[in-house]
Amino acid sequence: MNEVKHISFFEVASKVLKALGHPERLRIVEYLQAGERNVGDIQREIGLSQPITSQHLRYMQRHNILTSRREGTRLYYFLASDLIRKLLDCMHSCKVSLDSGDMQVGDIFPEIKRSI
Amino acid sequence: MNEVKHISFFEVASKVLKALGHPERLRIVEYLQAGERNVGDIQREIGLSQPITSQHLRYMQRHNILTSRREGTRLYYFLASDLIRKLLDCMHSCKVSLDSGDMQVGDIFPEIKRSI
DNA sequence: GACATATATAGCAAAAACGCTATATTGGTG
DNA sequence: CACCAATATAGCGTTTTTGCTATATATGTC
Repeated sequence: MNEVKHISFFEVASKVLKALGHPERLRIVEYLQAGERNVGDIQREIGLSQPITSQHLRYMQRHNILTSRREGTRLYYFLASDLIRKLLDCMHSCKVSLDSGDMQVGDIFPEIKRSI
Repeated sequence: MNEVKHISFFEVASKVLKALGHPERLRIVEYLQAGERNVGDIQREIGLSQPITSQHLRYMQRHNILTSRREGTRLYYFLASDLIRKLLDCMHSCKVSLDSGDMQVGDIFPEIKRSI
């Protein structure tokens, strides 16, 4: 017994990337960078319906992006690992580069002329 | 006319993350960090069939992860943007943390006991 | 043009992701 | 226990992804 799962870094990392590869989920984890938030907070902040919000959160928990902690009737979700935090830092520094004009959106999506 | 597409950073970033969210594709882009390579090189290095290799490469080109350059009968693919390079650097530093033992795979995937 | 090599595409079936509505569960309070 | 607020799940139709086999296209050489 005592089965040991063998999984490469690429497997782990690609699962994480895939789970983050959704605009609303990315918004959610960015929001959670500031600290844990309960479902209602997240729902209001991101502007999604209750079921969709819950589904994204569950999905991310299943994919090891988030963990949760119950407090009475509320569920608080928070970032689950340092890999996630590192990735978000990286995304953030890219965002800053974009905003400051050091990098153009066209560098990433050539067909797009302008963006927010 | 002169339509201007409006797209947020989250949209751009999540598309990139999603496109990178596949183990073989992640292997491919990591391989391409060293510089451009043609389809045959990539196929042999990663160990995929020719059609699958081509499909992944096309997919990533469509999603602005890669660009290509033809040289005779060969097609050379290479990383398309600084965002990709930054992300890969980030992944790499996480990989190093994992390898050096500073970070445990269990920090990312709690149910996994051990990994390569 | 015939042929070889390198790469791309078509077509298909299985699986997964997505968004939605309706309904269920869980915990707290009286 | 009844009831409310917070959150999760079921079920469903649509779309996207994935991997595969077979076939097509493009380029170079003779």
